[in-house]
Amino acid sequence: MAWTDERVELLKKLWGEGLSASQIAGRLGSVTRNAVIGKVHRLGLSGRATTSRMKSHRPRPRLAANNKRIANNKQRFTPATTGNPALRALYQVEQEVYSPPAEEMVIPKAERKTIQTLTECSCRWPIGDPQSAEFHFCGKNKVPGLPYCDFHARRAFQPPQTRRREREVVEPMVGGAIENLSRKETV
DNA sequence: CCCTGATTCGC
DNA sequence: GCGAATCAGG
Repeated sequence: MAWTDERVELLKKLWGEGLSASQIAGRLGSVTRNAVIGKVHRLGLSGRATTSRMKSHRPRPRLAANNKRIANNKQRFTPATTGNPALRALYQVEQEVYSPPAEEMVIPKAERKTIQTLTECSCRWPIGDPQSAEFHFCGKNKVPGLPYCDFHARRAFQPPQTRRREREVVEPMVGGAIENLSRKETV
């Protein structure tokens, strides 16, 4: 809601009477106390005579706060990598450039597993933004010995997309189960 | 923890 | 200009 003349007048009046920003926000409605405080400052009303025992002025947060927010946004909005970096380190023999995933598999809502509903045999392939309520795991049956279902195991452990000839170089990874996987065609 | 106002800065 | 997020304090 906009700051109409009436609302501004009421704000001035109440502020002059010594009501707190949140109290004023409550009376005005449709605004937060932050909005009230911001408006008060823009109107140049800050520093009331009453209740003027404010302590020393804070230095200046400025950069720290901003950087923090930027970091948060980055974490929140940059596409999460698929696959588990920690596992990658475990299973890979040689460092490989992490290739961007194809499409995310769509798991029917009913089949989705949250961290709470994961069972021993559930594929732990993460799907979606961990920050989101929609975040879930694949939940299909795991390949024995692996944390993923067949499909996602191939996805997770596939060799670099950069084709290495036609040779069938089978690099032992971890555990016998993986050898079977890597021998098959990559996804 | 509740509250207070003050400040910064993306929108 | 607006106000959420954040800060600093009571």
